[in-house]
Amino acid sequence: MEIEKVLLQKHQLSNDSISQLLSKGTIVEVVKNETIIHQGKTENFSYIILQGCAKAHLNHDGKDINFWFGFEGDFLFSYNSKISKLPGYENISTLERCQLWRISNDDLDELYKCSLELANWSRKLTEIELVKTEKRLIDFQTKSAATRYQELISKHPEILNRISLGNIASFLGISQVSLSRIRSQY
Amino acid sequence: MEIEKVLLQKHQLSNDSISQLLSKGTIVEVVKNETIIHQGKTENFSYIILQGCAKAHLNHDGKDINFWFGFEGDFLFSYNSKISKLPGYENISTLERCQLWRISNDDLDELYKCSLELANWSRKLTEIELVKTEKRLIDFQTKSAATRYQELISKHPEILNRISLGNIASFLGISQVSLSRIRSQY
DNA sequence: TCTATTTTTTAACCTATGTAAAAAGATCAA
DNA sequence: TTGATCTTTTTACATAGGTTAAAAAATAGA
Repeated sequence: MEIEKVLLQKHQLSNDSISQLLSKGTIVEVVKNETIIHQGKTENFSYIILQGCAKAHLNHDGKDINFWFGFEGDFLFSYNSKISKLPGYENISTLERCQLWRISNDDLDELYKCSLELANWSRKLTEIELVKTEKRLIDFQTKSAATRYQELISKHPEILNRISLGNIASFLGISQVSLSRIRSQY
Repeated sequence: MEIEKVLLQKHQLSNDSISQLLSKGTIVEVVKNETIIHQGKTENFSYIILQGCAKAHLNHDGKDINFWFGFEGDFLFSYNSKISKLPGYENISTLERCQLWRISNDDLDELYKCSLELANWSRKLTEIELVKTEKRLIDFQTKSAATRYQELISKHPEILNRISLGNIASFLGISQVSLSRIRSQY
């Protein structure tokens, strides 16, 4: 994907603002199964996925829990670390060989401090992400694991080809055995 | 609570920006059990709770599901409706007699369009809310209902005095009978 | 205070999901 | 192709939480 298109796909942005962002960022290549944001560290970079996919995950009682998947065009922030400037609670790791656009959080902050348009652009993207997260939370409160699985693959069928069932089960909040049982019923 | 203090409790804000916000807002009183934001409607106002408490909830298969509680100092937006300008999926209702500070979403948008400081202030508040929501989501993925209940009341013991157990059970994503069972074990 | 209403608990039974271990299938390097 | 490794499914059993109905307790009005 082209970085210029990704930047304005969720909210409009002037050519001038796009240039400002582009001047601060670089493209990096990352191999499969590489952790680019680390639990317990204060992260200095944010990313956009141009090619490949990734997951946000954390360790809980020895289990690896996935709580976010990202694909081409998705933004990849350690929000917690970015906001608090404290160590984040999440890891972000590639699930395929990835091409990423990278920008430092300091540069981002600087741009937001100077550009009204970029500050509002970021505000909008964060609001959209908040609604997505809230909807997923409500799904956990209201729907069975079987329903969550069916809705996930009907909305994002490509997930089945790109992400292992073990990773999907963790994302759905169930064991891999349960997911296998659910799948066997249809 | 004083509205001036609430505005800067989560992120700093100049006196000038506070004045701009205050000039657009008014204080309203709302009786107990009144729904101020309606599922299926496009909402024109956002609120801050000065006194009282409220819940965000929606109807799912005939059940009333709570997914947010707000107390003094909390901000009360229909994010979904505000972002998309489409009908929201949530109701927000008072749980006590409330004193609210109210501002129209159009006025807010106008202020964000003109004020760099206010745009960044809103961005920060949204980021904080996003992290809170993400953490609650991770709790659903990783913790039992009993653990979620214990953590909720140890972090917010006042909830037990102000919100009925039926409402708390719904917020925890379990039936009231299950919550009662959990409570009886300690 | 007394009654009506609402909230909370208890009991009995049912279902979804967890755990552990083994089997089956897929992938990949040599 | 073969063995090594990783992923997925299956089986057997355990447990958390759901449902329904009823009892008990708390609360609000008159």
